[in-house]
Parts: sequence; C-alpha cells; structure tokens
Amino acid sequence: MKKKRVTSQDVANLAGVSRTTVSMVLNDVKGVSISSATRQRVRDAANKLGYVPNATAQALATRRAKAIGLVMTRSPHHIASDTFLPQILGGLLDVIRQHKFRLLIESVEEERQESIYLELARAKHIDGMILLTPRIDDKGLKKLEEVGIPTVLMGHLNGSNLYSVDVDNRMAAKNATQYLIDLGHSRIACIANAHPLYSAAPDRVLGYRDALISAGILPDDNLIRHADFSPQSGFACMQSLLSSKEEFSAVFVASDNVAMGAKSALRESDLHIPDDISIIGFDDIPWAPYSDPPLTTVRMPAQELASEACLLLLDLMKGSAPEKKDVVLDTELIIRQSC
Amino acid sequence: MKKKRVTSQDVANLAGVSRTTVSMVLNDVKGVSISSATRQRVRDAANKLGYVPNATAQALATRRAKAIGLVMTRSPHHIASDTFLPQILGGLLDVIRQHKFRLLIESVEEERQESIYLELARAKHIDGMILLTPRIDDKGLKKLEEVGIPTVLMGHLNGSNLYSVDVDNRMAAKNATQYLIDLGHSRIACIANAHPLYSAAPDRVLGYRDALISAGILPDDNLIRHADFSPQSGFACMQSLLSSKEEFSAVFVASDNVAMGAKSALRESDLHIPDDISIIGFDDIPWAPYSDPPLTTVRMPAQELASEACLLLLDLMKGSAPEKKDVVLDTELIIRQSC
DNA sequence: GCGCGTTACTAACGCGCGTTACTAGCCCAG
DNA sequence: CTGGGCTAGTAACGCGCGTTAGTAACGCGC
Repeated sequence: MKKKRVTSQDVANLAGVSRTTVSMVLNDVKGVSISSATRQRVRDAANKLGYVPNATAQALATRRAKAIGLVMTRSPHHIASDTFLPQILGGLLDVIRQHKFRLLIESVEEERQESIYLELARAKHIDGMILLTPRIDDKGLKKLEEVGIPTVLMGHLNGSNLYSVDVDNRMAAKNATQYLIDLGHSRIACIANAHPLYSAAPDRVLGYRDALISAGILPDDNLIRHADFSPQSGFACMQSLLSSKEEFSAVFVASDNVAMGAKSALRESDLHIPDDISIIGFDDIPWAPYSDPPLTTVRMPAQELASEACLLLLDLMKGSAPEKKDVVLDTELIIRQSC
Repeated sequence: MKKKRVTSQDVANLAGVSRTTVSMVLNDVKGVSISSATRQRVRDAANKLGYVPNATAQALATRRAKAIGLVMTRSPHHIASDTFLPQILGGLLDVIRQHKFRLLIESVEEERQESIYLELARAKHIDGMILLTPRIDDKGLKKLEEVGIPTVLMGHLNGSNLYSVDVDNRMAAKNATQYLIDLGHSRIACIANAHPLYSAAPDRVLGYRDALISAGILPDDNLIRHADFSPQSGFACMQSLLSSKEEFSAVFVASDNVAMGAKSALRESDLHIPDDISIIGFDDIPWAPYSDPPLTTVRMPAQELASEACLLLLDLMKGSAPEKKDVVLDTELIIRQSC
C-alpha cells in the first residue's frame, strides 16, 4: 500500500521544476513560456506518479467548485416516486460531463426552505443551481434573486425574474383538450397533475378551460379535480369524478403518472377506454406507449428541458446575462389509442 | 449588494476573539475550555453576520469532503430510462441528509471505466462511493479494491470482495417461477432483465431453472431471452418467443419494465393475460399495480437497498470494517392478477 | 560594455479553515 | 514566594493548489 497522496509538489520534484511550472503546464495556462522539453518532463512525471489534482484545493484556490446543484423541494419519499427524475438526470449528466462539471443532488425539507438555498451556495459547494418544480409560495426564491447566485428554474414561475426553462403548459393543455373536442366530446373532465401551488397545475387547467371556452363550452368546476403527482391520487380523483353523478365522456389528466391511477379506477368500474371514456394524459412517460390501451398524451421533453437548463446555467456562470429569461420548449401531441 | 464573503475571521473580529476560538465554538470541539460568555458572543456574531463556513476550505483542512458519490456505469441516455433511480435517490437522500452529507452523481462512460473511479476518489471530491449495477467485466473494480476507498456495491458481484447490498436474486426468481408452477404451468418462458454481464440477470435465470428442475421440468434454453432493461427490448423478446413456435403458457420476466413491453407484444398478438398467458414480473415498479391487469411481481426493496447501502458506506467511512460483506434484503412475492 | 527585450522559470502569498503547541493569568498547597 | 495545575485563550502552521511579481540568463543592436 503506497498510500501517499501524490501532490503537485511530488510531480515538481520528480520533474526537477517548481510547483508553479507544474501547475502551468498541466493547466495549459496561456501567455507563459515554458520549453516543450520541460512541458514533456512535467507530463511524464505526472502520469508516472498517477497524479490527480486535488479538486478541493483547486476549488479553494480558484473559488469555483466546478459543480452545480440540482435542488428539489420535496421529501425523499416524494422523490422516490418522481417519474421524470431519470430523464432529467440523464439530460443534466450529459451536458455536465461534457463541461467537466459535477452534479450535486440536494433535497430540501419544506420547513427550512427560506435559508437553505443560500447556505448551499454560500458554502461554495456549488457554483450554481437548478431548481426543480418550484412552488409559488417559496420564500427562499426571493432571497435567491437578491443575492445573485446563478440559478435556473425548471418550471416557470410568474413574478419571479429568475431564469427558467419550461414548456408552454397552458397552450399544450389547450391543444390536448382541443383534440378531445375535435373528437366530438363536449363533457370533458380534468384532473390536474398537482396542487395549484405548483405552477404547472393551474396553467394546465387554464389551458383546458381555454379550449372549452373557445369551443363554446361552459367550463364546469365540478368536473375538475386536483391530484398530487401520484397514481394513487389519480385513482382517488377518478373515483370522485365517477361518484359525482356528473356526466363526462372524456378526461384530460394533466400527468401520465396520475392517469395510470385514473385508468385503474375506470377499470374497476368496468368502464372501457376509449369506448366508454376517452382519456388523454400529459408528459409521455416511458410507459405511456405500453399501457393498455397505449396512452394518448402530450409529450414533455424532459431530457431536453434538463439539458437546456444546464446549458443556460453554465452560461450564467460564465457571467453572461441573456435577455431572454424564459426558455420555452415545444410539446407534441402524441396520438395513441386512448381516445 | 453586500457581496463580501463572510469568513470566520470576520466573526472573530466582531466577537473580539481569535479565529481559533470561533472555530472551536462553532464546531463544538470537546476538551477545550471556553467561557460560556465568549461562546455566546461568538454565536451571536456568527448569525448576525450570517456566517456560513466555506465547505471547500473545511474539506481541505479536514481532508474529508463530507460527500459520497453515486456512480453509474451507464450512458446518460440509459440513465434516463432507469426505473429505479428515483427510489434509489430517495433512499440515499434520506440517509445522507440525516448525516449532513452531500450526494454527488456521476455517470461513467464505458470506455474509461478503469481509471475513472479512482480519479473521482483521489480528487477527493468524495469520501466514499456507491456503485450501481456493476458489471462483471468491470476492470476498475479491481483497482478500487486495492486502493481501499470505501465502496459499496448495489448488486452482488461474485469474486469481488467489496461490500455489497442486494437481494437474493436467485431465490426470488425461484420463488416467482415456483408460483407459476404451483398454478399449474409447466411450459414457462423466461425473459432475463439484462445482458448476462449484469450479475442479477444470470442469477435470476438460475433461480428460474432451479424452480423448474426441482419440479421435475427440464429447462429449455429455447424459452429464454435476454432483454436490456428497456420496454422495447421486452417487446422484442416476447415477439421472438411468440414467433419461435415454442409452446408456453406463462412467462417469468425478470424486470417489470421489460414486462411492460412484453405485455404490449402479447396484446398485439391478441393474447390475453392471464387467460392465454400468465406473466410475472420482477421489481414491483410503481406502475405495476396500475397496469392492466395489475402485475404480479417480486418486490425489490429499492429504497431500502439504497438506505442500507448508504448506512453501510457511512460505517465504512468511519473506519469500521464489518465482517459481513454482503447485506441481503428480502424480496416479497406480490400477487396481483396477471397469473 | 550597456541597456533592453525575451525566454524560462521560481519564491511567496492567499484561498478559508482545522488544529497543535504555546502562553498568560490565576488559584492554592507547600 | 514558589511552583504546579488549572482556565481561557491565541499564534502559527498546514491542507494542496492557482497566481502574481520577480529574477536570472541570454541574445542583440548600438
């Protein structure tokens, strides 16, 4: 066990130069003149010793951690059932790796929201952060804006002037509902994906109403339910709708995940999709094509959203300040067989 | 904008003491005597200034990063479709947060496997790591064992003497298959979850064979297929089975995710579950109860596996060296309606 | 032979903290 | 009054690196 940490000093000694020279060679600092012979000696020494620079020391010296944080304001339990996380991580890791950054995952308990973001960044563990599904009532965000830590929201938030990346939830929901209308439905229920505090939920409900109104249909609040991301809640919402005596021939469920539960409730009531009830989802999770029947839904480009958020964040960290605060990606109506 | 970084020196100045005292008070160092009046002065000064210790500097001084890494040897694209990631993250974050650690996510491209683990740890960004679904042919693992970086595998690996956390895949698969046999099936196909390089795959196939053999049924290799984690591959495997002219009345699919695709293939062939073909899965992903029909499967306690792995790792990092190298968690047969 | 511009390096400081070794003051037994 | 043991605190070093300011050697034109 040769457990000695190899430092740049060791490399310097072996190469017969100073530590400064080692640093400059390995970091390819421009504007300094070092003979190519010396450069080679340093390089040889470095990989002969298997030198790996200590990232912590580097971070301290440069005052940049070369890491970004993915912050989720959710309990670990809630995270465990998040459908999009893999796609988001995939999108982030892809970009991050290309830029030689690291990704730190952070979950935040609701109580301490206010200060936690700041501490994260102040502690200098990360240079910037991506906030997942922010809530409208999030106090900490205000402070974030003030102190100017590079931040990108995944999910738009009215009234915040942080940068954000999102889809046009309202328009997408309108299109989805319009599709149902075009198929001849007029009594259309809606199960929102989440509590209205999460901005995507009210936006999607608005889009749903937009479509109804522009088709001359009066929106009926009795046909609207709010789920909480989970299939279980979808099950409950659908049961609630079914037992409400309201008539409807189609449902716009603003989350595929929730739709899974909703479908299950329909099945238990011996209602057949799409013959008895049409159902359209939102998100296009990986299982949507494999459900029975394959789910018609609105594709949410989760991975691209993550990539874009990451690129935007990297930009911000470089010091640039793009005019356009909100990146909006396109959704796509994926027609399958549930309508 | 008062953008001055608050350092412990600032706190010391305000409190009228030395930096040493500040450090000792805030870190609650035992065995030093500091009057409670001074202690209070320091504390007051600290939160008056909003002092947040610089984690990087702390890490450098203590030589411990207070972070662990979750390493996945998969492409970002592959990560995006990993069903278990959310549960694993949930399990990890839960434990990690309680111990005031941080979680670093790292994906590794296959080509550079050998050195990448080491560099990660040598760079001191992390104090220990959890390796997800390791592959048998992973060269880097050998080196990891040698250098003695605290490491826990999620998934057992024969021949490695790294610590690991896993379920008894073979036994679980045997039980699942046994269940099908008990229902009267004798021609039972098997779709493995992944390429045999991932150790869980061959283990589950072995369990499947165990059950057949102990029931006096001769295993038939023509009834075995290997998927690659994805629903698509499940679809393809099932098509392959259906077109092979082999007879079978039940399938053990060693991954729910793959089973989703397989079911889809059955549906396209107008075969009904469970009337024409019984299907049993493995994992119990969140959608299993909501698929049509609800999928009978083997529950994989992903979140608990992650928690256990994390606890074990934290233990290792404290310097302890438990005898038991392999933690094995229980699986459970979840009987629903697909058989 | 002198001044001046290059080239090729190095000494030394600072990043912000933890920690060790040391001191200054005080009380009390001998 | 002396010395030993306590309390309360501090100066200074080191963690491993990036970086600035500075130097020594060398050529080259005048």
